[in-house]
Amino acid sequence: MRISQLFIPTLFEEPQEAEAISHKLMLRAAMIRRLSSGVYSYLPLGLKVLHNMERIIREEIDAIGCQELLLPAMTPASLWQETGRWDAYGEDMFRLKDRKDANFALGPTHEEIITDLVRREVKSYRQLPLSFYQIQTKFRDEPRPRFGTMRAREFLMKDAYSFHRSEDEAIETYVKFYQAYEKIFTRCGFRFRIVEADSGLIGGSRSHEFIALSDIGEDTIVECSVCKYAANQEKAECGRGERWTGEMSALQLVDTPNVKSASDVSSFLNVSPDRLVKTIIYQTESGSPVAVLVRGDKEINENKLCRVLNTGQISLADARTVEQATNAPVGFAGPVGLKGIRIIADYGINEGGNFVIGGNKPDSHFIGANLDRDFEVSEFADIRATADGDKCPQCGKELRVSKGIELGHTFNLGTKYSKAMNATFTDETGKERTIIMGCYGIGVSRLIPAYIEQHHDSSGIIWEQNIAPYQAIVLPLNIADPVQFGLAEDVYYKLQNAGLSVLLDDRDERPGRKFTDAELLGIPIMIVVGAKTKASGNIEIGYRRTKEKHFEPIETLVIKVRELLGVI
RNA sequence: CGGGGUGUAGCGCAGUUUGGCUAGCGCGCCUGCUUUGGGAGCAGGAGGCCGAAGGUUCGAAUCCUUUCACCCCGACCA
Repeated sequence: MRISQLFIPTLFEEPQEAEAISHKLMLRAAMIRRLSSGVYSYLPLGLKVLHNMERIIREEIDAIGCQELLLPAMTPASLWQETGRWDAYGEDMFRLKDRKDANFALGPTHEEIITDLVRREVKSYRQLPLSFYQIQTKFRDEPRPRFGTMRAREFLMKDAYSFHRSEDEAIETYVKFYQAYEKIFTRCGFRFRIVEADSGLIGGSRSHEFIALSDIGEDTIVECSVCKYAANQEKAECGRGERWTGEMSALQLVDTPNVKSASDVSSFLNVSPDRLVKTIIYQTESGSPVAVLVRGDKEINENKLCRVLNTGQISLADARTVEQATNAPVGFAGPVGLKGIRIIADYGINEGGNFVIGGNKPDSHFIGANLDRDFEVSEFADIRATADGDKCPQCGKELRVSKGIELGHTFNLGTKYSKAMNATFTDETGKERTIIMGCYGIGVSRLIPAYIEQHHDSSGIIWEQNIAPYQAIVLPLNIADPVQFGLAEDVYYKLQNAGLSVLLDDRDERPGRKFTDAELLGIPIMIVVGAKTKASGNIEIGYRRTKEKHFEPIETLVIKVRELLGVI
């Protein structure tokens, strides 16, 4: 393609609307433009990359026998009401009414829609298993759209759903998707990790997230430095340590006027935060408050706490509940003498002693508090947010925490939707049974910014050859020189005939601009045809990733380019 | 939802505190000539309801009120 025929309005200056590097580069490289917050148009170059990623996804998902279809984006409320999500989704759901005042939603996801389709068509075990996918625009009114197409309100998602007769069969398919996802993200060039994910109350035996490592990521993952354990922090367990056996000092009540937070107490009493115990009162769904103990240097993981409490929702207790439960204002709760309330302690409490702890009295804390001697707990549980240095639950070695971007999520749904929507089949014995489901998502439009976060330098984007908008770009530095331009065209046609996607920068621009644009766009191979080329007879081949240059006679040019691209 | 910030030419910004005559700068854009290995030079030119509405004033980008949009941080750990 000749650049003069293409719409590639690159930006020289930093766009003011963007903060994240990927967002800036996508705007500067003329891949996207914003229409509204979290709503973007794709320009030709951005769409090329999107299509390339879709192509890889289709190839791998087709290969495991999953069939593509396209479901509607506009969906009637009645389906959502069947599963209760019409209410549960809340403000994240874009809603609209038709002329007859009937309610619709712009689909934020499609479990209900696909389940409805399948329950109408599938009656017999002979029709199962089945799996379907689509690449569809989803709509979610995110509370805070972020970083361009990273977290948008209108975005492209590949979602797949599978339908099974048995749990074993569901797991077989789950493994296929898991492996297909590994292939997809590897082919796209991601540095990623696969982590165990929280399956929440939805149940099901397993759930994994595919996370691209990146500091701007909104997900936190925990990995073992030695073994293969890896999990989302929401789910990550902590290994346990030994019971503390140090010498106990005397329990003493000290004045701590208006000193409430862990960090304030720590600096006021001059003790390190790990010597503190925070006592936090939670309100559960059932209404009875619970006291939760965690060391001052740790945070509570509410997802894990919910699982221990076997509830879907907890919230911090309000000031009045705290006072009723502890006889002290917020900030001074402690387990010493605490009665009539369930006390759940993190295992970390068992591994320390001589704690500083709330006094259950205004403006006071205990020091030298020890388990069993001074206070008791109802039970121990793993409820803290796993942090750097915590022990691996599998091998006991050190865990490390890092940030990442969720690229994909696989989920064993069980019968959550099929049961609510009465999607059943008749088995071999004539008995009616509920279909078992799985679902598997990839945030297609998020893949691009996630990739760029991992693959860029100070000049711009660095594309992997199989997702690059074009594989090579030919730069005739002076189009007014017919010999030079003719040579550039020769090279251009040669590469095209070899089956490569090639750009020819035939614009009447200065060489400097052509270089900067080519590097900004991130085209893997940059072929320069200028005065030097004419003089030496060799063609200059630049490799974007390393910026190294090769000089090659035109006869062997194609071979060299293929070699550099790794497509020999 | 809470907090902070920003809206002035296609893009990036100054001007707003202390109201003043025709609203500036750089890049980009258009025309012509020269130039061509890292965003060229000269000459000429186009482009703005200063986010929107209302108000104060002889006079508003600037002051007041309302409103909209966008960006960032946070969303309760006692």
